[in-house]
Amino acid sequence: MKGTQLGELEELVLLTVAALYDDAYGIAIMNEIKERARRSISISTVHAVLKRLEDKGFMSSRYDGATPERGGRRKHLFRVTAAGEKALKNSREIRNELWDQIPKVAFENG
Amino acid sequence: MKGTQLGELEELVLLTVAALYDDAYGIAIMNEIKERARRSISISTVHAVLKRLEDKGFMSSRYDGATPERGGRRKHLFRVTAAGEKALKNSREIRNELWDQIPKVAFENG
DNA sequence: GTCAATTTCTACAAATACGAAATAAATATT
DNA sequence: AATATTTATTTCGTATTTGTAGAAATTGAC
Repeated sequence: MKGTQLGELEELVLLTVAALYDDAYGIAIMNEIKERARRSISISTVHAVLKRLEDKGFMSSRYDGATPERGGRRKHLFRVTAAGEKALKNSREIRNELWDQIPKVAFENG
Repeated sequence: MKGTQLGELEELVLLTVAALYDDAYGIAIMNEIKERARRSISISTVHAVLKRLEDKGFMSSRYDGATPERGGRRKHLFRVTAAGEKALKNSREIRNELWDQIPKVAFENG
């Protein structure tokens, strides 16, 4: 793989960051994935993926302490870059084209 | 990953098998991916993924020599099982739901 | 200093990737 | 019938990237 390729979980995380928009940080992302994708992943997994996505240029980030309820470290907030948006749209388009090409019969009883 | 989870390439291959329907075998799949996804993968990679998908129960296979143009070994033909169809549809649905949730502003300049 | 929220570190498992060599089955050529 | 040619799969060895979680460290509010 070239390094511009999105892995399955990377894509899910990137999409979730976009969906959470201005509150996209580790724990919120983990929870959103658990809820939306009915899938449990650990917080360290989320952070590892976040780091990789930023290294690849698909996300940018900043720290923001905004309104901590009661103690706690600053949040590391993420957002999707133009490159990330492009990668996301490309993946979607390719899959959509393939879906359109699938004949109904391809799916009648396995 | 649990083992029921589809990797990014696995999903692409599974989709391609469905799209090719009754002519889904190694080389045809490789070519289709090259054309549709503008992505070059080697034939050994394709066969490795095919094997993994079958082991996971997402595809079934048979051998068929049907109408070889000019000599050549039997093709190993694949098709998507009900479990494979389900996995494919599940991935699509989750992503679609996330896409629907993304606010337009999430994508204005990276 | 204590406590809670969050990130970072470390390590390992699974998936992706390729090139080359070995095999196999079918047809064509002699 | 024996041999060559064609098309395709299978096996093998190895390397890199992606996916995963547990434990440790950091930060900030009190």
